[in-house]
Amino acid sequence: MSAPCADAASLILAAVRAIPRGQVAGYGEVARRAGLPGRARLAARVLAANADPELPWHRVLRADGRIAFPEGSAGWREQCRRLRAEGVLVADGRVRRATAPGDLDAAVWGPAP
DNA sequence: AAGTTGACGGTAC
DNA sequence: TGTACCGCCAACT
Repeated sequence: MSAPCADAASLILAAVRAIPRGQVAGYGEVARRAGLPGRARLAARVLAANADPELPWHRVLRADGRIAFPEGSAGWREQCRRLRAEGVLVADGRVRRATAPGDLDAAVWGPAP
């Protein structure tokens, strides 16, 4: 059956899969990469509907670098664990790239291409 | 058909 | 620096 929304979802999923290991991106960032600027919420909905264990959904965070799930929730805990397993530092629900002490403000989202 | 909700984002205070 | 409020888009009721 035709599902136009599934097309957008496919693009978003592709953008999420395009995130390299150890890296993170925001919902708006992923949506923009998928060709859907301003559809950050759509990206979140797609991830919520997705159920692919191979999908690096845990690399997708909020614009503030915080985990979208409520702290203490199962999803929050799972994402936190997965991020740490990839070398991503997670402190107090906040995701921080592995940076040397002193360079705190050094590119949270990595170098812009 | 209309109203509400949401794994969001950005600006204002 | 952290919190609060509003705005945007699509799906669900």
